[in-house]
Amino acid sequence: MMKSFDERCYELLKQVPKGKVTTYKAIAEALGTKAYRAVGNAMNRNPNAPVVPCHRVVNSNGVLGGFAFGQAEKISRLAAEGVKVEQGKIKNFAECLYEFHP
DNA sequence: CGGTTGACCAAGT
DNA sequence: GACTTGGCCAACC
Repeated sequence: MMKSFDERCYELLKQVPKGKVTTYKAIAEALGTKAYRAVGNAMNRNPNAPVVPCHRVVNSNGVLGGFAFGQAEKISRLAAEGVKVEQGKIKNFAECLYEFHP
């Protein structure tokens, strides 16, 4: 049973531990594709909010990017998990960045 | 089935 | 440092 591309993004995202973040690029690459945009698109169209920690996904440059509930909400949620955000960017980005295991 | 869209990325100006 | 261009890919209309 092949899950939809979106479903796979959610599954990967659920692997991200609390207090860590990942990037759209990392997810796409982990799936073996370059659909950076499709990943973000999946979240925007159907933010499986309570099941998937959509707020732990940021742009590859450390900027939060967008969020269906609003950027402020994203910042608040990250702060609640221990991730510091400054000027719309992740503080200690490399430290908080989660790498997917093979 | 073709064209548009988008929570992106990298490089150039 | 800010803006523009081209490229990439899946979902939607």
